[in-house]
Amino acid sequence: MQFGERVRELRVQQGLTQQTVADRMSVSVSYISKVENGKLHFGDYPSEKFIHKLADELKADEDELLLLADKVPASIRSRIRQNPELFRRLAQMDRRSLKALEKSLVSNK
Amino acid sequence: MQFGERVRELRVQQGLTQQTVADRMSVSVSYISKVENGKLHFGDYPSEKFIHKLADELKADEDELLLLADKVPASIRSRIRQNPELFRRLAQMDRRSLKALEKSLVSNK
DNA sequence: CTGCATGTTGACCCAAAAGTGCAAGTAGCT
DNA sequence: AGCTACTTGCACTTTTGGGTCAACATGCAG
Repeated sequence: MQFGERVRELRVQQGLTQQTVADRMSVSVSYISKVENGKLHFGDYPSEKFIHKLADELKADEDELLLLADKVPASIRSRIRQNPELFRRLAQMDRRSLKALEKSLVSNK
Repeated sequence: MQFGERVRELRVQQGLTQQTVADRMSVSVSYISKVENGKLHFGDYPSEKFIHKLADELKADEDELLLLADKVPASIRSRIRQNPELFRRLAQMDRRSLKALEKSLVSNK
């Protein structure tokens, strides 16, 4: 799932038009359109500030959107800072091990 | 330990002057000074590109410096992208659980 | 005490990123 | 045909990041 797709999905789910969202966020419609279509002038995603406001407006999970936009949410960043060794280790693990770890965490939630 | 402190420490350990480092990196001395003192006009830390070069020049561990500068090293970022759910979950765990997890990972490395 | 080496700071500058806004177009509906 | 929602190119403005420069402190060797 791409960032823009998800944004559109959220917007449509709430029966909102681009115009409405644009107005509420006080940005231009064309910008919203470009965001949803991933056609920003440069860079693939809007700024974190924008995403923050957008998540608010669409009652969406900000971290989910940040992750889709390939940005690291503050919640995760602060964990990394507190525990760098753990995360460096995770970074070195292969995908299968990570998947396995995810499973084990989900089970004993 | 703060980013700037660590940079100074590394520089002094190698008997280098700010001027030397500045020259080698082809930036101005004043910039190096500000970096070490955390007095950048804006933002608290230099760019990732700068940190990369700096780590190189000071023969330091780039990821260590990145983490001190509250940035997420590419190695970790790419893992997050591949596995966002895992990392969201980790972000929600408390410190004790994370410590425990780290221990378990170290043991069955 | 002077003069050089080193480091610090504020004011300023420039380029790139982020977003604006129009105009002209597409597509579906009634 | 005409309305509504959306798309897209383009030129423009604003903001922010990353840096320089010049002037100032400070320590210390001769």
